[in-house]
This record gives sequence, C-alpha cells and structure tokens, in this order.
Amino acid sequence: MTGALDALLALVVLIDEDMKTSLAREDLTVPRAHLLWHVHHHGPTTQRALADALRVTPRNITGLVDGLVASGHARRGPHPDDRRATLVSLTRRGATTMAAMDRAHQELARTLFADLPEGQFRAFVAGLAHVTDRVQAALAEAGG
Amino acid sequence: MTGALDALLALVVLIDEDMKTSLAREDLTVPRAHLLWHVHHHGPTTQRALADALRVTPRNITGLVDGLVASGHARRGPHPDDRRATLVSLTRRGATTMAAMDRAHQELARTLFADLPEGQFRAFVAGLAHVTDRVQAALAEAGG
DNA sequence: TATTGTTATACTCTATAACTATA
DNA sequence: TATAGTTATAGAGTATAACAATA
Repeated sequence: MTGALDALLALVVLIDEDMKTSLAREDLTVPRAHLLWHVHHHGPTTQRALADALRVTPRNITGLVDGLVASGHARRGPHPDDRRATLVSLTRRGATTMAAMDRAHQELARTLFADLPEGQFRAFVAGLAHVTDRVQAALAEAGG
Repeated sequence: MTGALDALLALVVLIDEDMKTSLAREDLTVPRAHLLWHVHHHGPTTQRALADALRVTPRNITGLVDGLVASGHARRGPHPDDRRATLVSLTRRGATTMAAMDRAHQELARTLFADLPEGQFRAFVAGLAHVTDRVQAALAEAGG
C-alpha cells in the first residue's frame, strides 16, 4: 500500500512543479497567485481579511501585496468606512491574468480526466474523498 | 470535472500541511527531510551528488547540511579518495528519526487505504497513474 | 482599549557569481 | 582546466514584536 502513497506523493510534487512553472511565466509565485485568486473570486478585500483567508500573518500580506503592486497585478485603495484599512483589488493586468487562470484551470481538469472511463473517474473521485477524509482526521488528531 | 481537480488540489494542500507539522515536531523542514531521506536510503553521499538528486544548487546543499549538522541529524566526513569532497552521513539521531519516518510512512499508507474496498482501491491507483501521466505530459509539453 | 497595517528583525529555501582547494 | 564546496549577495516566504494611526 505504500506504493499507492508514494504515487500520490509523487503526484503532489509534480503538480507543485507544474504550478510553479506556469505561474513563473506570469511573474507570479504560488502565494501571490493564491492571494490574487482570493481577490478575483471575492472582490476587493482588506489585508486583514486576506491574512485570515490565507492563514498567514498580516505582516506577510504586506509583503505579498507589495510584490503584486510592484508587478502590476494588484493595487491598494482606501476603505470607504475605515481609514485604518486598505482594500486590495486587481489591476487590469491582474484581472486578465486571473481570467486566463480560470480558463487554464478548466482546461487542466479536462486534460487530466477527459479520457478516463466514466466508472474509473467516479472511483477515483470517491477514493480521493476517502483519502482526503483520512488525512483530515490524521491532522485533527495530531492537533493541527 | 473541475470539482475533481479542486478536490485533488485540496488534498495536495492537506498533505503538504500534514508533512510540515509532522516534520516540525522532529525539528525538520521538508527540504532537510528530503536530504536526510536520500542519505538514509543511499548511504553516505557527497554534497555534489545530493545537489543532483534534490535538483538544487550545491550552494543550497551547503545550507541544508549546515542546518542538519546544527540540529544533530547529520554529520560531514572526509571522502576517502577525493579530498575536495565531503560525505554527508546520518548521526544516531538522524538514523533514529529516519527509521521512525519509515514506520510513519507505512502507517500513513495503511491509515489512508486500509478500509477502502479492494475494487475502489485499484480504481484509485489506476486513476492516479492516469492523472500523473497527464501532468507529466503537460509538463514536458510546456518545456519543463 | 482593540484593530489595521507598518517597520524592525530573524530564519529558511532558493539562486548566481566569485573564490579556494583539490583533481 | 575542471570539479567540490565555500563565501558573498540577493530575493521570496514565513514568523514575532513593537509601533503608529484609527476605531
């Protein structure tokens, strides 16, 4: 059974590599894309909310947003009701990049699963759910 | 089909988290554990060979080994035939940690798959192979 | 007082380039 | 000349702690 686990871990490494190289082409890193993704799907967001959503410290968000502003993907704006807060939103470039990423995401899903026989696809999804459940249980038990 | 991809990506994130928290308990990080794992399974290794195996620069290996020496998991020794090279080997602590990691690895595999019906398990493994194949093809095509 | 985001500081992983000691 | 590993330097992600502005 360790063979299946090894295959799963190898896939994890591959997907990580694939993400990193795709994102590098857009001048992005995984954490920055994650932030952009959140703003893309939730609209302009305070840095505090981003820190909670990405589960990193506020200080870290400052750094990520700095990078995204420098690369032209995001912009800081004032919060209408709270002068302490800043709202992070997408620039034209950021929006274009995210739209392309949505399309790439859908196409990747097709590439991965399109020619998998229907029954096998369903079994795979079920197995995935089972394994995810197990990992979550293990994490909870370990006190994560 | 994007649902299945999202589930897979969520699992990737979970496994990554699980790894990081488990390793932190042993004073290790993922790259350091990767290095240790290689030495554990291949015996004393030169830093050059480690750089090739982990696909990072030699400079980076210097840093990883520095950390592992500081934490007491690894040791540098002379190469018998080449006075330029150093051989990285495990200390008692490193060997103990790796043995425990081998056991944890096997137990994790059991935890994840043990109560999965035989047929579903086989379908999952087959799906995994299929998806891995696809990701590899995508990476090769993208010129990785 | 509490919250938002910042500066200050530190650690890890990563890279390139220049250098030392050996081969 | 080429190779093994180092120092020097830089950038990204992460963290804690102290602080300013605002609530």
